[in-house]
Amino acid sequence: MFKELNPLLHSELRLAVMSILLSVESADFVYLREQTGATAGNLSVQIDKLQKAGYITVEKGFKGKIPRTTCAITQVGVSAFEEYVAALRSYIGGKV
Amino acid sequence: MFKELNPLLHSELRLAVMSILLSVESADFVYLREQTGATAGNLSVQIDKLQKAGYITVEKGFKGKIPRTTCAITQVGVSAFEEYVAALRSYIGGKV
DNA sequence: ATAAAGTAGTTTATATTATAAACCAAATTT
DNA sequence: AAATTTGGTTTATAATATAAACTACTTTAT
Repeated sequence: MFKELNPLLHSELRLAVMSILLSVESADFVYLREQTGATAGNLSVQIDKLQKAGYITVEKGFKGKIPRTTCAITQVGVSAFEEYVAALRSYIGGKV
Repeated sequence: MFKELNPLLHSELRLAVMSILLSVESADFVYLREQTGATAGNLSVQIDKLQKAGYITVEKGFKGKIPRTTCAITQVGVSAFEEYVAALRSYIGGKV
């Protein structure tokens, strides 16, 4: 009756990060923090989880002298997101 | 950019309960447990939270000699669900 | 009649998750 | 050179989810 909701994606902040990354090719830490309104600490933790799951890639480099972390979604991440949306449909499909 | 996801509804089991109650007028505890596959303990806790939020009504009575708990969604619950779905759209676009 | 098993739940303890506060290192400003 | 800002990470705590253990009663089997 109900499909399982991937717990890694069923999180407001991680879902927001994935949503952004789906539409922008790549985004850096500061951009993600600004767009989501999350604290840096929380964002850091959630990015780490998404990376460990293979849903995003995380590159750490420098923009001049300033550190810069750049994230991008992977194909695995895109698929997981699509499956999550399909699962959501079993809860809210047809309604509203 | 992203709407806030009502944390009371952003829970797999509570969302499943609300989804069922949206479509059935009323449902008893056992039916909800069977349809969701949840343990009785977990379901008991989540029903309590939904009731305290005013999203569902919970009536305790007897069917013959056997206790029976019947749940139904309230108008407040319907509205909250609709808002939750609208908020979800800000994360997943027109995909649902 | 009584023991065993089943039904319908609640309470409680524990594992997991989310979040923010505190922190670190380097760069910039005053 | 002290204070502030930037870009984060680590850690402590609060919140949440979940299952195990329990209560109370009913039904079934002996």
